[in-house]
Amino acid sequence: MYATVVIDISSKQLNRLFDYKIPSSLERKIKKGMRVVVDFNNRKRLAYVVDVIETSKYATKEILYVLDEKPTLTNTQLKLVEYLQSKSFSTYVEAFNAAIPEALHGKYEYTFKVIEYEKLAGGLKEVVQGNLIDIKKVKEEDFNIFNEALEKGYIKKQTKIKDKVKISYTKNVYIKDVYKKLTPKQELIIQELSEPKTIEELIELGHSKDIIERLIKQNVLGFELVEKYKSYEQSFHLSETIFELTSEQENAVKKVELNRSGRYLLYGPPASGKTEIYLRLIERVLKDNKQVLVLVPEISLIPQMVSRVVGRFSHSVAVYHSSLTAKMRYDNYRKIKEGKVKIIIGTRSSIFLPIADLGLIVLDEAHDLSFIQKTRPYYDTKEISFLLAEMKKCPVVFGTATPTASMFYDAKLGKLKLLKLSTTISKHNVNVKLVDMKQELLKGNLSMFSNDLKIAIKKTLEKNEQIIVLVNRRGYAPFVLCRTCGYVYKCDNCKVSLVYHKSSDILKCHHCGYEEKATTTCKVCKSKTIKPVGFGTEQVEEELLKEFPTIRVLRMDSDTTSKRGSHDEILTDFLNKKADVLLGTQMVSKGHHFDNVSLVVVMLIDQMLNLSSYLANEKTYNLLTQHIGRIRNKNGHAILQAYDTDHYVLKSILKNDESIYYDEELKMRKLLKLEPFYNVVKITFKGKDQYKTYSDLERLKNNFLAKNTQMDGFGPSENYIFYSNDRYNYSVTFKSPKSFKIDSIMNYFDRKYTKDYYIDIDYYPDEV
DNA sequence: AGCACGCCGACT
DNA sequence: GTCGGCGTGCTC
Repeated sequence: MYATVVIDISSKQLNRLFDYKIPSSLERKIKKGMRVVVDFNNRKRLAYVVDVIETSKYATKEILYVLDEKPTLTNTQLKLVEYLQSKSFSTYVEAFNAAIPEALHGKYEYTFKVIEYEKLAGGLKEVVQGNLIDIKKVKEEDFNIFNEALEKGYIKKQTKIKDKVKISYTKNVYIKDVYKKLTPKQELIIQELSEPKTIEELIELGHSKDIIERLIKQNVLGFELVEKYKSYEQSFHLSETIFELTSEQENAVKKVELNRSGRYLLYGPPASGKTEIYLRLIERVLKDNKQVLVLVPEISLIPQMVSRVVGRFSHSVAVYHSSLTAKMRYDNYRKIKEGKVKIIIGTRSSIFLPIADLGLIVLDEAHDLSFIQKTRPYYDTKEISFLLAEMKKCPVVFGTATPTASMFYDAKLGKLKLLKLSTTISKHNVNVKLVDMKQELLKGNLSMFSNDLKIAIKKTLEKNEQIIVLVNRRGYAPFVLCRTCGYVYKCDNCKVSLVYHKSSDILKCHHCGYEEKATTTCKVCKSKTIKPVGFGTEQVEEELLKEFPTIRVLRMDSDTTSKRGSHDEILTDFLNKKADVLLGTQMVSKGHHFDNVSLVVVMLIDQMLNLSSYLANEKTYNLLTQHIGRIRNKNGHAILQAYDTDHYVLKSILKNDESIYYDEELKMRKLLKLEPFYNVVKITFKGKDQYKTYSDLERLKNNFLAKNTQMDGFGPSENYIFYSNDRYNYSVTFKSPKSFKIDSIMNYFDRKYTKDYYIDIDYYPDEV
C-alpha cells in the first residue's frame, strides 16, 4: 500500500503530490486526511495523506510515523482544499492551512544529539546537556566547529514535529474492580460512575482529586486518556420573543427544501424579519438532529447573532473566527467535529469546518465583500458554500437587504431561488430627504451642513433623541494640497494621496500605514499655502462641536477602534445614551439596533460614488440602504447630502424603488463587460526587474489573447501598490464571457513564469 | 523551502 | 591550486 501525500512546504515547485510506501505496521492505520511524518530530501517533514493507493511507481521511501488517531481532514474538506488549490493559484499547503485550525499546523522543533562526545572541540563540550547540545548556548566563535561536527557526524540534527497547541489530556475514569471495602467518600465516587466520567467532571460534582487518583493507583478505577477541552459557551439567557410569521415569511420558510441542495436568496429590507426566518429554518434542522452553519461577514456581528440563536434555542452554540486564541479555536473545532454542537456561528473561514451532519448553511449580509478572501488562498465564501451544500445535500440561504448586482441577476435567471420579503415588520416608512449641496452653495451656505440638516439636528437634540452620521472617510481631510504650486502630498510606496490627521498632526497613508509629520510649508515650493481638501470624520466632529457647542459626539472609525474591545465600548456608550451623535465610517451602519435614533445622516455621498472601483455604486447603494435601515424609531427620518443628486443610486433610494438601481447597474455592467455577464480576472506579476516584469507580462497577455479570441485583455498597468518588498507590481486584466473556463489562464501562467515572479490572481478585482 | 552540485573569480 | 560566491535543479 502506498500513500499519496502533500509535503508541508508551501512553494510553487513543491505544489505537487508525492508517494510514500506505507509500512506494513501502519497499513491498517493510515487513512486519507491524516497527518504523517516522512523523510523528504533527508529532512523530516509533516505531510498530508490525500490518497491511499495499491501501487506506485514513484515511491522510494516509507512513511515514518502517523500523527493522528483519526483523520485531521474529512473527505469533504479534502475536496474543498483540492478546489481551492486548483482555482486560486495557492499551494496545497496554503489551502490546507485555511481549512485546519492553526493548532494542527505542524510545529518543527530541532534538537542536536551528541553522537561522539569525545570528538567535540572548542567550547562545544560545555554546552552539552544530557545527550543534547543546547543550540542557544553555542557561542559565535564555535559556529564553525559546530557545523564541522555536524558534517562529520559527531552531532546529529533531529527534527521533532509537534502540534502547535499543546493538547492536554485528562483521565476518563471507569470502575475496574471493587475488590475491597471502600470508605464512604470512595463509595460516593463509585456510585457516580455508572458511566465513565473525567476527573474534571468528578471534581465538579464535589469529589476530591486525591481520592480519585488513589483509587486509580489501587486499581479500583481504571482510566483512558482523553483530550481535554474547555467549552467557551456564551451564556445568554434572553428568552427571545417568537414573532408570528407574516404569510410572506411563512412562504419563504416553506419554500426552502431542507433535504435538497437548493440555493436561495432571502431578499428583504432591514427589519423585515430575515433573522426570524433563519431561526425557523434552524428549528427544523435541529428537529432532524442535524447541524447548522451560520456565517456573518464580520466578527463584530457574531455576538448578536449568537444571542438571538441562543435566546431561541437551548442548544449550545460554537463560535469560530480569527480572533479566538489558537487554543480556543481548536477546542471549538473539536467540539464541532465530534458533533457535540449543533449550531455553529462564524466568519468566512468557518466554511471549511468539518461539520458531519450539516443540514443548512446561512450567509447573513451575503452581499458583504468580507465574504471574499483577498489573500492566499483566495476564495469567495459564497462559491465554497455552494460546493459544500452540494456535497452535504443541504440548502444555502443568502440573506440580504441589498443583493449584489450578480446575486440579483442570478435570482432573475433562477440560479438563486428568490424568497422576497417586502413588508417591514415595523410598518412605518422612513422619510428620506436628499439635500442638493449645489443649492446650499448658491444660497451662500458654505458650511458642510445644509440648513435642513442643522434644523433636523437641533430638533432631534431637543427631543433628546439620537443621531447617526456616516462619513466615508476617516481622518481630517483626504488630501493636502499646496495652493501655490499644486503639489499634493502622496505616499512614496503606494502613490496614493496622504490623509491629514489633525489630532496627531500627521499625514497618513491609509494603504500601507506610512506616516509623516505634517508641515506648514510646502515640501516643494516652500510657500505657506498648504490646505487640507475635502473632509473626513475628524473634521465633521470638529464642525459639529463648533455648530452645536453642547453636543456630545462619539467618533467611531478605525482610528478610535484600534484598541481591542473599544468598538463594543463605543456602541454600548451610545446605546446607554452617553452621546447624542454616533459619527463614523461605514462601521456605524452595522451592528446593534438603537431604538432612540430618529435621525440618520450621510455626508458627502459623492465621495463614495466616485471611488475608483466599479463596485463604487454597489457599495454606495448597499451602504445607504443599510444606513437608512438603522432607523427603528417611528418618526425617524434620514438626510442625505450630495452634489450629484441625479445619480441613479440616489434616485432609487429616494423613490424606494430598487428596480431603478438594479436595472441601471446591470445595464452598465453589461456595457462595460463586468460581472455578472463576464468573468474578470486580474493577474499580477511582482518582479525584481521593472522593465522585464512589464514586458514579460505584456508578451504573455498578447500570446494569450491570440489563442483565446473571445477574451479581452487590458494592461499591463502599474498596481495601486506599485513597489513593495523590492519588487515591481504590474497587472493585466482579462475579461471573458461567463461560459469560458477561466482556469486555463492560470495553468498557462503557472508553468512558465513562477520562477521569476510572484504571481497573484484576483477573481474579484475592485478596480477594473 | 532548503540542500547539493557546479561553474567562475580572488586569495592563502 | 582551493575557497566560496550564488545560479540551477531536485526532492516520492
